[in-house]
Amino acid sequence: MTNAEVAAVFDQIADLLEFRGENPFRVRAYRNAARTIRDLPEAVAQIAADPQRKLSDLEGIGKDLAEKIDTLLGGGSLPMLDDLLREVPEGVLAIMRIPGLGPKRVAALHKELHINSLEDLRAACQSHRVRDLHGFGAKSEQAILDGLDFAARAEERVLWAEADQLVQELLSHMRGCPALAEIAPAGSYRRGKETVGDLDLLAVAAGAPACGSAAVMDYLAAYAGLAEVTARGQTKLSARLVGGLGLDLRVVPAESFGAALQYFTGSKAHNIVLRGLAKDRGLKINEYGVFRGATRIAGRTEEEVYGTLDLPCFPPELREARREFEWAQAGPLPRLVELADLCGDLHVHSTWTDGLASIADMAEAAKQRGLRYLAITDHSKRVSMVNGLDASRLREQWAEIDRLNKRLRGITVLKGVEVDILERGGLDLDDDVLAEADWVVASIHYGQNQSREQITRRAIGALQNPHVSAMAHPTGRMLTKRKPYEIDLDAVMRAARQHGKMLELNAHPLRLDLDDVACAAAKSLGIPVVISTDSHRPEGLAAMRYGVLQARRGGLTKHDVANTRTWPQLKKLLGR
DNA sequence: GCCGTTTTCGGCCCGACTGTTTTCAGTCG
Repeated sequence: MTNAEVAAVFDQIADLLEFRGENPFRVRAYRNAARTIRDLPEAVAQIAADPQRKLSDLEGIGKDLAEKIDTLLGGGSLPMLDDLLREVPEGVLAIMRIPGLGPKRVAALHKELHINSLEDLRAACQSHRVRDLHGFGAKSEQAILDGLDFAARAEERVLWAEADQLVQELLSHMRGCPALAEIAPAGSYRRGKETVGDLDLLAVAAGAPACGSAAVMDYLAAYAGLAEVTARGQTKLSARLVGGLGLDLRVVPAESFGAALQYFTGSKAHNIVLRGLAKDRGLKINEYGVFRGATRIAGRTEEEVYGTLDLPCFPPELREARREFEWAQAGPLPRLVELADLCGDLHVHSTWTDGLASIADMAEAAKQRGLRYLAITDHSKRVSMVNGLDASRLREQWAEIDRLNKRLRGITVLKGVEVDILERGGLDLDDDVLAEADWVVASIHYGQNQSREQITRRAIGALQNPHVSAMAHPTGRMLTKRKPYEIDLDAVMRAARQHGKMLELNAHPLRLDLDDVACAAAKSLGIPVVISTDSHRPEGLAAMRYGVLQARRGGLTKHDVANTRTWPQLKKLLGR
């Protein structure tokens, strides 16, 4: 059983317990455990199998949950989960995902009106049976119907790159507001999560607080990209953008801006830890500041807020309550990799296969971006749809690269290839031609539906080849579109370490695999990560920033990312 | 359900907004 599967069981238990109205802290314990296991840099099964180690040493895992993990790993079922599933009708969990319906109200709907599914709920609202329930009314009924429609149509998150576009447009609109003194995005967008579920904006109004904040909200409400305002109070406005994405705006006093930014950036888990630490010191942190008794002692900036607890101002990408507090305690935080640290791009395509620009144009664009080397890695022949290269065409391409390098200044084009890992195992090109390449990435495009064993064996086989430099997009996922293929990434990483190979973090906004957790795992194993754009046109090179953001979330420093080195240094790292 | 040199019991982050309430519960982030 994989970490994700164990975590999913605990999350499901948390949902079910919540519906039953159990102690909320017990519910949280299951959610924390799910998060811990999902974020683990190695397989939980490996820890369980190691007699030297104990599952209960993991954060948030005690005796009870350790036993449950053992049961799950042993292939057993959890009697507790079976009981819960028997007791809680299938379908009520879906109801709890409708905005405004939590465990209490869903339980009331279930108990009083025998509502067990989204269909039941719609019918009950339409026949006005819901409004007669205690605690419900006509407005609740309508809100539920709206929520049902919305749940059917949306629910999905948007890519960080798309969110970035929306945020930039919103900020540019808001900067025209005369009543605005300051504005900043917060939430998962600011933390750089690969997908974003809603947008959070934080503002300070100029002038008198009360009328200022009303003016700021009015200005946002007039934004053309806004579909509807769903809630509005003195300091907070909630809305939905035309595309369906939710948006929250909070207006705070200037002296609270840092505290509010810290608070609304989250993550929730990070904030819970932070407030716990504050409490230990007799302090209270809320979105208005840090308080000792009734006295505010910090709040203008985030540095100030963290400073009251002798903590560094964590980069937002690290605020997930994983290792950051531990790191801060041990000394200075790692200096995370930055876009400017990157010296080269090691996965791009050209018109030789499915790229849209010549090698020369790609090289020029890379140079403009300040890169010093660029590996052309067109597809191998198995990818026939895009006219993938056989050995002879590949050598022709490399001859062109040799000629090009003679006249290029300031950038070196590397002779590379993206060789396919074949369905039956083995690589799509022979060793003799691979041996002539500067840089070889191996990747899986076909046979993605194979079993975990098959795919993992193929990947490990590729990493055993002496000419392969790195494995590209190691999970094959397409965010919001396609699940990763079944691959034992732990086994792949162990193989990469054993054979001295690198792993790619594909910077394309749809891919971004390795994900942050996998990046952290690679780091802990000492496997160099290569951030590459996989771009098919000059503008695609701009995707590097998305990859850097993901790497930062994984805690990677310049040292952990191979292509922050010069090409000669990188070659040395490869043992060539 | 977890956790702990102030604790093995009694804590576990904190406030805004809504709707249905006559003072607050539920939900959300």
